[in-house]
Amino acid sequence: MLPPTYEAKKYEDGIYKKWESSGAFKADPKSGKPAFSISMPPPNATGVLHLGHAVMLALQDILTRHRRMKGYEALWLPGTDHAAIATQNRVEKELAKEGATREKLGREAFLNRVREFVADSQDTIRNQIRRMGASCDWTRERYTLDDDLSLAVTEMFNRMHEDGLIYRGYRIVNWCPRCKSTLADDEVEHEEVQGNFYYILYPFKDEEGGLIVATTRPETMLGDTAVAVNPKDKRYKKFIGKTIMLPLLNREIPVIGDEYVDIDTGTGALKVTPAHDPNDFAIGQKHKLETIRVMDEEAVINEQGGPYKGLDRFTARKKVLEDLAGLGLLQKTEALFHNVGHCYRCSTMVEPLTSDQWFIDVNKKFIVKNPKNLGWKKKEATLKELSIHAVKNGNIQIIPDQFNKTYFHWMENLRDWCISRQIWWGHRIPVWYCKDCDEIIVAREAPAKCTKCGSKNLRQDEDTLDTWFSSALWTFSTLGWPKETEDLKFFHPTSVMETGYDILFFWIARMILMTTYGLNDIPFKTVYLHGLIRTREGKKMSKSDPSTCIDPLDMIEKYGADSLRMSMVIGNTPGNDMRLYEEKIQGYRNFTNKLWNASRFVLGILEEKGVQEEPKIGKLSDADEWILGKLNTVIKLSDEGLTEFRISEVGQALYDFLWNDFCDWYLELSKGEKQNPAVLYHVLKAILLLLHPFMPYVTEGIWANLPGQKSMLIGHAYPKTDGKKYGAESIQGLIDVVGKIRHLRAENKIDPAKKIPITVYGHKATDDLARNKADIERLARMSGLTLMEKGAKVANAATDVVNGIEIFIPLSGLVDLDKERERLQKEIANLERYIGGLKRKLDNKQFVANAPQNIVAQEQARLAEAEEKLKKFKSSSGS
RNA sequence: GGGCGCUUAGCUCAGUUGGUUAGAGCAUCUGCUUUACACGCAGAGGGUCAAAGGUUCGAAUCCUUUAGCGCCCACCA
Repeated sequence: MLPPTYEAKKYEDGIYKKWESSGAFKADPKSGKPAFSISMPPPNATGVLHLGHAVMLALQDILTRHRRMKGYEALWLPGTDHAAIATQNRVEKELAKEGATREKLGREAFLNRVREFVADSQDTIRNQIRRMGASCDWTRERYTLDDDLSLAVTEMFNRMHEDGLIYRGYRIVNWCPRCKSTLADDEVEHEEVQGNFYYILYPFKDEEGGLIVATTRPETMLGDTAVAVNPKDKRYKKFIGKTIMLPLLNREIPVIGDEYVDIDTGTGALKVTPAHDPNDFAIGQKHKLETIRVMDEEAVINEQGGPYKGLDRFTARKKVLEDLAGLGLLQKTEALFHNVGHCYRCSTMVEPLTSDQWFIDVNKKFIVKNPKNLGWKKKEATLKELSIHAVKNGNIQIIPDQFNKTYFHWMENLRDWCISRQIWWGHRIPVWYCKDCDEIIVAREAPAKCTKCGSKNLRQDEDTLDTWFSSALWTFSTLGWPKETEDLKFFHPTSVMETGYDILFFWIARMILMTTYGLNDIPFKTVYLHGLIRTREGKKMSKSDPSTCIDPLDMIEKYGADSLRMSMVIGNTPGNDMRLYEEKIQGYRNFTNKLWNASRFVLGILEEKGVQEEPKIGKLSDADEWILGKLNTVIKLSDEGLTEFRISEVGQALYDFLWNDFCDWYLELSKGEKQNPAVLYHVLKAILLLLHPFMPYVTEGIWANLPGQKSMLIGHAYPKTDGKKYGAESIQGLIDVVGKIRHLRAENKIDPAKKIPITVYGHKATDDLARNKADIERLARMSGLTLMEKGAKVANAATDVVNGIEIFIPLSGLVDLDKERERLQKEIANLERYIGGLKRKLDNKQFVANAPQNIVAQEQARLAEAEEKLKKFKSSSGS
C-alpha cells in the first residue's frame, strides 16, 4: 500500500533512470511514424539551471510527451552552447582572482582552462535538466563546439563568402573596451544616463570668431576631422569651405556642408569624428574625410591624442574640459539625459570605433537554389527578404501573433551583421592571410600555401565568430548538416521552437535567416514564445541579486519537479510574464498529493475487490455515466488544447477535473453501495495518462501500482474519447440538491454531526433523486429524505429551490426561525431584481427582433424558471 | 521619437468567435477526527472588469480618447 503522503524525492531519480535506460526518449527516424521534433534551446555552458531554463524545459517536455503519446516519433534534442563572451568572461573573472589574465596565460593555455570549466558545468546542467524530468534524447546531445557542428559553421561561412554575403570591411563597430571585442547591434543595451551637453568654441584659422559645437563626448574631439553645418542654414552657410583650427591639438579641419545636420539640434554645427561615431563615419565617407582613431582597444587615448595619450576615455574627458575651460573655449555645460549603449554581457559603456571586421551583408542578392520549399517566386533574394517572407508567407507561425510585427520591424531595419569577435573562446574564423602578399584566403581547411603567391607564410585570423552565428545553425547542425543524414531528412524542419521572447532577435530571427539561406527551408513551423518568470513583486529575477531568485533545484528538493512544473505552466500564457513564488509551488505540491491520495483510494478498492488486471466496464450507475461524460469532455479539451499550444488552459482543466469532479463527487459517491471498480480503474488510468505530460514523475510512480499494467506509462497512448453520449442530469441534480442542503445547514448553523430529516418536492426530478437517495443522505448528512412529486408546504422549515426542486428542512428546535425568514426575504429581493432585469430585456422589442432566436428563448426560459422559484419562495415564507 | 503589452476579488491570474446574476487558486471568515488526503473536508464573505465616450437589442470582450504600469526598438550630436 502507498504511504499517505507523496514524497517526490523518494521516487523521482529512480523513475528518470528507468525511463532513460529503457530507451523511451530515443527517437528513430525509421520508425514509420510521423515526425515531431523540438531543438532544445541550448543553455549556456556557464553554470547552473535557472527558472528561465526550468520553464522552457517544462513546456517542451509537455509538448514532447503529448506528441509521443499521440503516436508521433518525437525527438527532443538537447545540447549546450559555448556562449562565447559569457563563458570567456566567467573564466577571466576566475583568473583575475588568481591575479592572472588571459594574455599572461596565452591563447592555448587559456582555452584549456575554459574547456575544463565548461566540462564541469555541462555535467551540472545535464543533471539538472534530468531532474526537471525532461524526456530528451540524450544519445543525440550536441554542443556548439562539437567537431560536427564546427564543420557546419565553417561550411556555412564558406558558402556565404562564396555567395558574396560575407565580406571584410573597415567600419565603425560597437566596441566593448572591457571585453575588448566588437558587439552586434542587438548586443548593445541602451540605457538612459545623466550626461552633459558641452558647448565648445572652435575658432576659425584665418579670421575672428568661430563655430560653437555641442557634444556629449568631448574627448572624441581629438579625432575630429571636420565641422559640418546644414547648407540650408542661413547662419552658417557662408562658413562652408573655411578652415577651423581644432583646439588643443591645433590641427586644421574644414567646415563642410551636409544635409544630415539638424539645424535645430544643439547649435546647428556638428563636430565630425568619423572614427568614433556612426553618423560621423557616414559623413566622413561621403566627404572623403580622414578617419583618425584616437582610442585603443581598451578605450585609452593613443598617440593620435597628443598630450592626452595614455589617459582612459573618462580621464581624458575631464582633462580636455579643463584645458578647454582654461583657454576660454568651453562656452557652457548643460545637463542632459540621453541613451548610451552598454555591453549586454558586462554592462561596460560601449565605444563606437572603426576597425577591420567581418560582416554578413543582409541586403545583397544571392541565387536561391531551391525556392519551392519556401514558396519564393523569384530567382534571387536577399537574406532580409527571405527571412521576412518565411514568416509573412505563413510558413512559420509565431505564437502569440503580436510578435509578428516586432519581428518584421526588426528584420526590415536590420543592418549588416558584424560577426567577428576579438575573443578567444569560440569558432575561429576560417580565414588565412598571406604574410608575403597580403592575400586573404577563405577556406574549409587550413591551406598549406598561399593560393596567390604560393608562400607558406600564412596566419589564421585571430578572431572568433559571434556566438549567435553557430546557434543560428542549431536546428540543422545538430541533425548532421551539411551531411544529408537520415535525422536531417526526417526531423527537419523542426516542429516547434519554444523559448522566451527575450531572444526573438538574438536567436529566432537569426535561425530563420541562416536556414532560409543555407537550406532554403524554414528551421521550425511554430514559434512559441513563453512569458518570462518574475518575482512576487514583478521584478526580473536577477543572478546578481540572489535574494530575488528562486532556485529551481531547491524547489525540486522541497516540493518535487512535478509541482514546480505545474506552478510554472499554469497561468503562463504566451508572451505574458508570470510571477512565481513559493506558495504557488506549494499549492501544486498539494495538488500532487491530492492525485496521490485519490489514487491510493482507488487502488485500495481495487485491491479489496481482488482486481488483477484492467477490468471490462459493464453496467453503469448514474455516477458512472456522469464521470465518463466529464472525462470525454476533458480528454477532448486536453488533446485539442495541447495540439493548439493552449498549455495553461489544459493544465487548469485537468486540475479542476481531478479535484472537483473526480475527487469531490465521483470518489465520494464511490463510498456508497454503487461503487464500480471498473470505472474507477478506467478513469484513474485516463487521469494518469492525461496528467503525465504535465506531471511525469508522480503519474509514472502511481502507474507502477496499477494492477495489470506491465509497461511504463511513458510509452502508452494518449486517451481518446469513446464517442458515447452519457446522461449527466441526475448526478447534476444530486450535486445541486446536496449543495443546497449543505448551504442551508451552514446558514442555519445546524450541528454538522446532527442527522436531520429533509423533504424534497419536485416533478419528475424526484425519480432521478430517488435512485440516488442513499448517496444524497450520506453526502448531505441526513437521517431521512422524503421525496414527493408535490405536497403541502412544510411549516417552520428552511427552504430553497433549485432546478424546480423545492427543499425543506424542518427547523423546529434546531434554529432561529426569524433569522431564516430574514435570509429568505433577502433571497426574494435578489430574485425580484433579477426578474426585473429579464423582463425589461424581453419587453424590449429591439432585443426580441434582433437577437438570435436561441438567445431569446434562453432568456425566456430563465425568466420562467426565476418566476417559478419566486413563487415557491413566497409561498414558503408565508407571505 | 516609434512600436507593443498590461490594468478583472486583499494577492496572483483565467475569461475562446460580444449573449446566465463575471470565474479559479491563495489569503480571510464560520464550522468539521465525514472509514484517500489537515498538503484535507463543508460552507461563506469579497469585484460599478482602470476612467470617459462610442458601436450594438446586448460590451470585461469591438472602436476612440485619457490615465497609470511594464516591455521592446531607435546612430539626433
